[in-house]
Amino acid sequence: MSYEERRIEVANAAWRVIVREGLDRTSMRAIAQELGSSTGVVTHYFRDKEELILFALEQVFENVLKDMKACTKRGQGIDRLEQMIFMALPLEVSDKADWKVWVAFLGYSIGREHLVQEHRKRYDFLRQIISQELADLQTANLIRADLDLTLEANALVALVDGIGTGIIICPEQFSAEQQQYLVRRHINALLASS
Amino acid sequence: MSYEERRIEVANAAWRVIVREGLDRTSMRAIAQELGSSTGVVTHYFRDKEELILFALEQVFENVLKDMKACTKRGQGIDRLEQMIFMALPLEVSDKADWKVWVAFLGYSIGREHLVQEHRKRYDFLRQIISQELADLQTANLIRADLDLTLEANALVALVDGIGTGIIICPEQFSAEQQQYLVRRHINALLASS
DNA sequence: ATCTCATCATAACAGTTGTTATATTTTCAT
DNA sequence: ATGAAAATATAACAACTGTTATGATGAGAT
Repeated sequence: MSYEERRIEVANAAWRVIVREGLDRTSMRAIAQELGSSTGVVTHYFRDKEELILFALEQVFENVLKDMKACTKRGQGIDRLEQMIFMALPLEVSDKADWKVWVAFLGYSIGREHLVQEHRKRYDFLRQIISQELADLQTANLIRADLDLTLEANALVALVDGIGTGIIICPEQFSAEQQQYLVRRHINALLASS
Repeated sequence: MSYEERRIEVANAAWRVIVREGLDRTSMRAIAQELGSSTGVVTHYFRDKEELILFALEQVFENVLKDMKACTKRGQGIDRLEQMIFMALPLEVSDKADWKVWVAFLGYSIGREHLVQEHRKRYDFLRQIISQELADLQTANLIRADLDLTLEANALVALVDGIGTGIIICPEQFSAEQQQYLVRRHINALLASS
């Protein structure tokens, strides 16, 4: 197994502990135990705890990013935007664990400005992708020409965020169908009236 | 100063530390220092840390609840619903501190099921209030009759949640006007077409 | 076979944590 | 003023934290 693969294994162990125990109870020793080895392994692959946590978060983020970008290849038009948003939602049970990591990190960032900036980088990235998608739809006359695309991208991210965080607290409140319905309705409001 | 007032003073000190340092760095000693006294005071008024944290969260929650209920007295119709939602949004800078506590607690709850339930209680409460408001609007024929009110209440809570958490990471992304615009647009989609 | 270095294990360090017990002070009715 | 009770302070406890240093083990190349 390569160095990078082993690094990911350690991060995956950290990911599992975060989901199960929460971020502030994810100690080096707990990660090592989850990994089935000693803390020496953890410290060998990561300079410190923060580097490890950020790496684990990056894994989560890149997973959804990969799915979203895959949509760019496949579909087209409004449907493509919809599919992209769906990829970020906790439609399946397995997605909820990723959302737990996301939310845990969000809360953990309060009072740590540099972690807020880390989080912000990823928000900006998502916004940019969605904004680009909206721009394409606008030039194709599929959505209204008078839309403030920055605002609309923000709104879509907020919608996803609201659903994602809400579902952690009340897992049964949003079925996959309801999540998709809300996204569709939101997007429908943007359509060109032609 | 009464016992209950002093309790609130301690909780307020805790609130300030949470906003400034984050929840997991809010130690008993840090709270005592913020209060300008010893840890003996903190432990005297609260059985343990969790009771203190939950009490501080309850203060935050009751503040917005009070504002929302005040709307029930004043306005009427669609405008009243709008105003209620506005009360929960971080429209002013001072509101953002409360949102930090809310989000910090949300993240802190990951991996602590009983804290998730605590959070859930408050979500359910909000949903119920909004749901009741929607029901009134429905019987008054102001919003569409075919709406699933539970779903719509969930959607509104998610909208508020998405804006609130997003604004912590990117404080300049949503101006007060933009927040209100998004809420108005969301609610407009519910209006009866009469 | 031996040397090298990546990998892993163990142990110790200094700090911090929540909690508890025990003083000390203040308040206040009698 | 005096005693009881509330409020506050201090100190100690054991457990846990991230980090670091130091050994041990392993595999692969020469």
